[in-house]
Amino acid sequence: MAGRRGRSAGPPAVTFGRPRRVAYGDAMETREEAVEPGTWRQYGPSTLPKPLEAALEAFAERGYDGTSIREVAARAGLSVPGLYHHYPSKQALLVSLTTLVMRDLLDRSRQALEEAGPTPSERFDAVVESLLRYHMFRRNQAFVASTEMRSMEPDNRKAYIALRDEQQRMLDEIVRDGVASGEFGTEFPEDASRAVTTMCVAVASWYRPDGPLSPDEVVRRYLAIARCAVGAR
Amino acid sequence: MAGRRGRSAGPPAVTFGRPRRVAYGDAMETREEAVEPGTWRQYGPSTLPKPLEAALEAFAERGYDGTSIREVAARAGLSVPGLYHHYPSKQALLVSLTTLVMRDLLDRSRQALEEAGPTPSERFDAVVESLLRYHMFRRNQAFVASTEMRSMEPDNRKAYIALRDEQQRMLDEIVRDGVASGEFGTEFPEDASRAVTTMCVAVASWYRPDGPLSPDEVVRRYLAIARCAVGAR
DNA sequence: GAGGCAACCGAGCGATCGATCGGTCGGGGT
DNA sequence: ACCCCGACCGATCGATCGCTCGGTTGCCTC
Repeated sequence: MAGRRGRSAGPPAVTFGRPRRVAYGDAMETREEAVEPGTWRQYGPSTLPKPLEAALEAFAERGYDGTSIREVAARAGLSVPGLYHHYPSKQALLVSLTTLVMRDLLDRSRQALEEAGPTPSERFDAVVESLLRYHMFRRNQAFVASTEMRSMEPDNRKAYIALRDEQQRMLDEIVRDGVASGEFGTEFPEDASRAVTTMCVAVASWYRPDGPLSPDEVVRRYLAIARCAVGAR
Repeated sequence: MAGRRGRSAGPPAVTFGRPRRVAYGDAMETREEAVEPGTWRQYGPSTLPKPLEAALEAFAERGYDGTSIREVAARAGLSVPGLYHHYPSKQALLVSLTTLVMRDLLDRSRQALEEAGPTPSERFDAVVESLLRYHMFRRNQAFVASTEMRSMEPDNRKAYIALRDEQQRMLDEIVRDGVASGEFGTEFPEDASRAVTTMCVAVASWYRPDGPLSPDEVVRRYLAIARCAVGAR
């Protein structure tokens, strides 16, 4: 496997919102617009560049290794070299996609926290609701990001795991505070916290927009279950 | 030891792409050992036929599509045609593996249920403990089975889902009974039941034998959390 | 001691994989 | 008028994919 590109350090391209650079870490540099206050609950149609949107759908259906670069190109309405013009490798598609996803999730969760009340109970509810909504409204994104970890090259996987752990620690801290303040009664804060995250992440693999439960209803029910899991009163 | 033997009475329950005798695959019809009472908690070294053991490790590391038939053959100490002598296709490896896994899990859960007391609480604890132990002691098996569903051809996937749903319904029924008897207080029995299953299944993706928590300790903690989730009193 | 068959393997099939080469084309800058 | 360059594409590269053909070997039966 060769697969190295690297010529042209020219000015950033604009068309697909993603410049082409030496390595695939480039997803880091261009950041989505900062989420404006009060928007963490709002999910319009996804704003992903077309090639990433195509990759997302394909990866969600057949997985990373089960998807050919030709299929991604076709779905994006491009030729194969046309696709490689924007992304230097197949791996870069995956990395750009998952990085964008995790940053969006983290931004929303942080915003939900900022707008929440001061008590651990309120903060817990905010983060759990944000997690739940993300995994329903961006379920393909969340699903691909969590299942294709093993298809990432070691460095990329490490970077992804760091972001994921940040999200986990956000909840860990709240649960710990809640136990300290007496609001949560669980005997095992760390395990309960992970169990709750797990529960929310799994929503992406069963929730269907045309299913019997509305997003609001799922939030209501899972929030109740999650509160029980940490021993909220 | 190993009971590799000649052809058996009939074709396996699952349809392969092409007619072919299945030698190793006969492990599929009536696996013996889980039949004896009191053994559902016991996990010796896995008794998988060597090619399936090889496929399991490879699939767990790189996924189904990320694994070549050559790699499975090499891990099994066979040539590629040697592997095809026992299994007619790559898909057959996956199907044999997942079928064996789900039957083992279901057998153990049923046995745990048989030996449990009559109350929903006792039955709940038994099934959850069985689920937890399986996902720790057979974590690769459980992980591959749940992850590689999408790599199964439609009919095979349907058969797998049927087995998985049977396991889910086992718990659903217990939770429903517990709510009816007043032992469980959850407002959303079905959702809580799925959340608990989800939690247990996810154990396979973070538990490590050399980690800080022993299997018994994980059972203790997660059982407590699971009871909370269904509102046990 | 001939025949049957399970258990294997070396070599290679056609197809497809990720990635690349050498272009074309059109709008902007000078 | 000239050239640059971003945006694209047809054709094709070597590697690898799942799978098969045509064997050989050694045990078992009759």
